[in-house]
Amino acid sequence: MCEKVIEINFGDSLSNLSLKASSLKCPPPFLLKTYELLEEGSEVEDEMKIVSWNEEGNGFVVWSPAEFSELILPRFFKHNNFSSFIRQLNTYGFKKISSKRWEFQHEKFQKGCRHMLVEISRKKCEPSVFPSYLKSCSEENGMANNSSVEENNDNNHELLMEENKNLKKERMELQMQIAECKALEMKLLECLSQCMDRQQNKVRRLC
Amino acid sequence: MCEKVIEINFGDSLSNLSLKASSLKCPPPFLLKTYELLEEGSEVEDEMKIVSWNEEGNGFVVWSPAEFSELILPRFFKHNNFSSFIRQLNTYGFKKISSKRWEFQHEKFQKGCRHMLVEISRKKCEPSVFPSYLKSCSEENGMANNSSVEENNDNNHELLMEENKNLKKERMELQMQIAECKALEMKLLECLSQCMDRQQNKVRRLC
DNA sequence: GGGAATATTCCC
DNA sequence: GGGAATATTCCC
Repeated sequence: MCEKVIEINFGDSLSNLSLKASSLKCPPPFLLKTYELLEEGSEVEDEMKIVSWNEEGNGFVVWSPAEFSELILPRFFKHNNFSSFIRQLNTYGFKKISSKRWEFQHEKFQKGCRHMLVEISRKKCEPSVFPSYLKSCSEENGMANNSSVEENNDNNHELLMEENKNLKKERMELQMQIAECKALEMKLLECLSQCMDRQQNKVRRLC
Repeated sequence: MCEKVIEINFGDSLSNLSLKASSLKCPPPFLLKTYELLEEGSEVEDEMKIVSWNEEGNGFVVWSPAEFSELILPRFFKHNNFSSFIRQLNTYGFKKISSKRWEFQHEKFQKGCRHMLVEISRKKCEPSVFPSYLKSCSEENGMANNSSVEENNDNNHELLMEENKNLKKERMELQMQIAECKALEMKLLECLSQCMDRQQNKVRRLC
């Protein structure tokens, strides 16, 4: 469906930067399929509508989740679960904007704007949340997670460099810890093995 | 389909150790489905066989990849691609054991041994402690030096953020590894302690 | 064969 | 709504 990404060297890093992740790439399959099922679904007469763009064209509505799941989803995706569809919407940053109906919105997902789809990307799972037993570790580095607002780039740049340096140091320390752990593991296994051997021998001798 | 894992405390860390990730769990869907399609496929007469256990029952053969992809795969999985099936086999550690036919084997995947499936698990991409770390460290240091030329601040900022994100992810993974190491250490210590207790008791009894 | 991105499922 | 495991795809 999509063509390969074409590499173009503009000999101009600014152009390259602004084109990054935009017009040369095709949108993720999920977004394209959702856009296409809306194009198709919006053509139906009102009474029969299962899914369509909303009035403003800046979002869409699933009018009948049951029919949507049974009839539409399997034609576009490899499943017929409404919840899996919702999970994907959330992954791509869509918001449910009504409590009364299944209406979703994303800034870059609008009627007639297929070209904007490439600007939408999956939310990546940031390692900010640690399991409880690691919490004390993560709290030491508490500053790190607050920086997501990023109002000031210059200032941020220095902070970032500092943080990266610290992270690398930390990485080295953690790697050392792991190496020590592994070494201890080996020793313990050796001990255990010896202990079991001795046990056998003593029993034999004493018998 | 599968019931929840039942936690059983054997009060004996040796048993616990040997039971690790085994009989209480249900097998991953992929393994169960593959096993089932083989049960079904092996009943067919020889001439018509598309897929079946091999003669020894310690592996299986896809006799006709084309028919297998078209007729069997979509009944058990959400696709009809032979290569996706192969990718899963590799993920679970199966080996292709013949260059003449599509024959695959896994130690714990045998005819009549459905109960052994739970012993098979997905290969996890665990970076082995020493060599890979040293390698990645040196590589990243190299990159850092190059980027210090700083031709483009914006670009650099993005690279830094990217690196920062990756470092945090790496940190979390390392912390997880350490947590696992510590847990194993505890188990081993417990084992050792029990083993030594038993040794003492037996000696005493025999004296 | 396997790394990595995306999709689907399961579960909190 | 989102974390995380498993499945599927894509690419080297």
